[in-house]
Amino acid sequence: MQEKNISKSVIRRLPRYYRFLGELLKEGAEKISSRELSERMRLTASQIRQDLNCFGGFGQQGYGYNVSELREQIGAILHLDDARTVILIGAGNLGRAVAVHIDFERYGCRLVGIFDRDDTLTGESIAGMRIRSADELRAFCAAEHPAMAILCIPRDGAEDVVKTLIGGGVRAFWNFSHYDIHADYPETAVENVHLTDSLMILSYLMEENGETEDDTVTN
Amino acid sequence: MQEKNISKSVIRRLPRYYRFLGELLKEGAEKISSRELSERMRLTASQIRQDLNCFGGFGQQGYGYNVSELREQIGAILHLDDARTVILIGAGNLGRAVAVHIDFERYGCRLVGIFDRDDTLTGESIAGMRIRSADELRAFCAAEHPAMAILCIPRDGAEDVVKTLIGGGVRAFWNFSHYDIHADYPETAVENVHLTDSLMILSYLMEENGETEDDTVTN
DNA sequence: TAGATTGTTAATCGATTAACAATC
DNA sequence: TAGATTGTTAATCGATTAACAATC
Repeated sequence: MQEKNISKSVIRRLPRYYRFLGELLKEGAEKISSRELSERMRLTASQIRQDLNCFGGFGQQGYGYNVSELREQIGAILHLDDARTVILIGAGNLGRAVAVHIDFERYGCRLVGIFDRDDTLTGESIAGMRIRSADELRAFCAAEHPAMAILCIPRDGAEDVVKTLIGGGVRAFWNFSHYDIHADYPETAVENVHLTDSLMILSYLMEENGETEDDTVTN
Repeated sequence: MQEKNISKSVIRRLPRYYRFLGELLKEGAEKISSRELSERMRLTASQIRQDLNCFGGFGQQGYGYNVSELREQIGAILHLDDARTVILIGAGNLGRAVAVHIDFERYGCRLVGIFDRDDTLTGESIAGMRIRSADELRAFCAAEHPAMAILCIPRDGAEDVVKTLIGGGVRAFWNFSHYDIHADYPETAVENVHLTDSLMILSYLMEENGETEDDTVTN
């Protein structure tokens, strides 16, 4: 389906389109023009038309875009209808929250295994799935061929785990660890979610934004 | 300290510099050149020098950069030495994980309150802090003037909560909800952390990366 | 048909990279 | 001093915006 090579900037906006179209659908909207959508999303109509046209003509001149159809198209581009197998590495606070909080099915994923190196957790259950020992990881990969791994582990263990998993055929990492997975393996897809980086950016922004204002002193 | 207006792209890279410099420091490195750092971080030496020079000359010609000093400077730019008061809204899985998992002190923040609209949780404790009823929120803001709020709540409640909090003087949002906080309030800093957007991007990338490869069929 | 809105090309803007003079 | 590496200007590249012809 995809044409030529789409820029990363465009890809990064697709989920947001998908989200807004979902909201419009809920509200019962049948069609939307690039101008209307641009006002909602706070970007230019030009950009929307450019972005969507990377993948083909989803709109109709004089009419706009069919909300439901466009949403489905974007969903297909994002492969949200697949059923990739996913494993979670690390059953600490963050790992648990991700396992319970994320509705994987909606994003083309299926959680099939949870691992932790702390063996006192082995056998415990999260989201109805028992935690396995990290020792089982290699055998599990050989047997089940999980496509994606979610890393919710400390920085130190991450490098080795990544090596093991790539050896085991994992080709995508959703990485919450502080270790930056290098693109050493060109066939491997990586999304780094560095929560603390995000917090630091906010820390910067909140101090810089206020600088024109005479901040009322709280006393 | 800051000069002119720094581009968003530069700001977004600062936490990563900070992180890598921390690692170098741990390894005992005293100095680093832009070239060495560029190899580690997988970006160009030019970009590093450009980025750092937005804030002044931290380096020394013929020598490089002092690791410890540079790290501290970036920390200062990011205001990591402040002690802003932070409240958490939403004590579900994600809220709990954030409260427990993030070491706020390291990022210039101090968690001072946790709120949830589910009153059956009121009184329960997370990270040694009791959960308060959402009804107390307005009064708490008036009394304590929290500077930042972390939103770990469903999309539906988010808009109202944001209004209340801005009314209560909150000027920064770390937003994990699916609601996009609009920049309606120019003085308000926002970092949206849309985890599912990130998962969708990964979903796209993993399918597009492999397209040159004859994927072995698992049977 | 006339009006609206897309698809697409061209113009602008901003960010990254390259180059080199300044200087430790 | 000679070598190394920064700070900074200029060149390139890519992404965004504007404009408009195509067309529903």
